[in-house]
Amino acid sequence: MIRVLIADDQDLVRGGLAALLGLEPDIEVVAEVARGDEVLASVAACHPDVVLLDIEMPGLSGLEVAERLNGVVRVVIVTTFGRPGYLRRALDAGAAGFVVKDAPAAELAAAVRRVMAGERVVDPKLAVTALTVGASPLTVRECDVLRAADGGASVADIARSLFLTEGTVRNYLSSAIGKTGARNRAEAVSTARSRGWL
Amino acid sequence: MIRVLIADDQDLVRGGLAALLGLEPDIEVVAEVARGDEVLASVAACHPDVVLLDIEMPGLSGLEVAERLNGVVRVVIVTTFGRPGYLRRALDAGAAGFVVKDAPAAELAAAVRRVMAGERVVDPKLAVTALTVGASPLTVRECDVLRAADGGASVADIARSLFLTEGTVRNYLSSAIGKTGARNRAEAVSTARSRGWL
DNA sequence: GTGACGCTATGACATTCGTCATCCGGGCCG
DNA sequence: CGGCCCGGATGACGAATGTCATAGCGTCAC
Repeated sequence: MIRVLIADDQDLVRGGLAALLGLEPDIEVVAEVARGDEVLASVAACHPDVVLLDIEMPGLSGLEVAERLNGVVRVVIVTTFGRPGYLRRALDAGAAGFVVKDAPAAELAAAVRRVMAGERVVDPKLAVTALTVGASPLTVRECDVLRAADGGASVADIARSLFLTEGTVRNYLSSAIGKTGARNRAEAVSTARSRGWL
Repeated sequence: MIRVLIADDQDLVRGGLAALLGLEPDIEVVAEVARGDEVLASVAACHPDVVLLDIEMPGLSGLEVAERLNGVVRVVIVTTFGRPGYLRRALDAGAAGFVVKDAPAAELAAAVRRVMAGERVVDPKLAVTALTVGASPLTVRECDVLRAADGGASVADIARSLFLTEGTVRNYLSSAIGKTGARNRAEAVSTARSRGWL
């Protein structure tokens, strides 16, 4: 019996995944949590063999949780977005598996079993794009500024929220725009996000 | 036995919902489709009593499908985003139910049963915000321009893609910015989107 | 210990954006 | 029939944005 913990902030999805895995004779869902910052306690309490983590959760992101869980249990990232940067960061964080939510439903149980057997499970197509796109060229601050720029904040807003000078913010934006190959701020945010660099 | 069809583009989620409903003794999932434009044919072939529709799907959006299905079968919109505008448009399109994906898993089966019994099922909290936020003040063209502006397109880009003059695009953007209470293009896109006006 | 690089900052400049006034033509409603 | 609003357009103006050169400071690697 493989003991599985599921972390996903959407109740319906989480329940669905649990129901799906519950159909498998050799898999048992021993816990469900809705927030990233609840995972560690639940792992300590329930001793699962495999942990399924969504990336976008309140509290802690699945990637951050994966880092903290590195070595403790096997982690499979289950995410909506097959972004190359996410895959890279997941592997860096010690995740054993990476499954996108538009993969065939049967693949999830298969991934759990293979991870349990000590294998690494990664969508091969995604692995290729992750390699071709490459690692993020953005510095920490450039990321910060791009994140702050999302939603249409002005330079002044960003400067205030990061305690920087407006000129400095403009510089970071300019260099981020250059590195992403974009032609303006919004495009830079959009492409950086789509590659999982934020 | 209530016959249900599920339309959602993410395999895992769709499979999960199917597994979840499959656990109910009085519900039978008779078909699953991944694209909006496959729903109508599948409905004709399988004669479901209730259709669950995700909004964001390739082909046709769940809202468009709901319109075309109005009067044929009972429709429940199942979506990630509890946006007021989505709810409004869903009801306008004749949907009988509106469930957000972070609702408790038990609620889905309950919603299916109540819709089957002829009731309307709507998250009451969401209904309130839908009323307070009000209908979209944006004209069709303003919506088009905002959609085209998403992702960081320049005025020139938008003008080309919509076959308009740059000046006209600027005017629409300006009025959309005014109506959304935003301070620039990106903010306008962001708030319009979050209210389900796009 | 000396580059290389990242973080912060300044100032100047050209370009793009957002706003406003104004215009025309076509529906639609009272 | 006469407003009134929407789609479309022009031109002008000020404000915000993006670019570039330059510079000081800290840290890390070689």
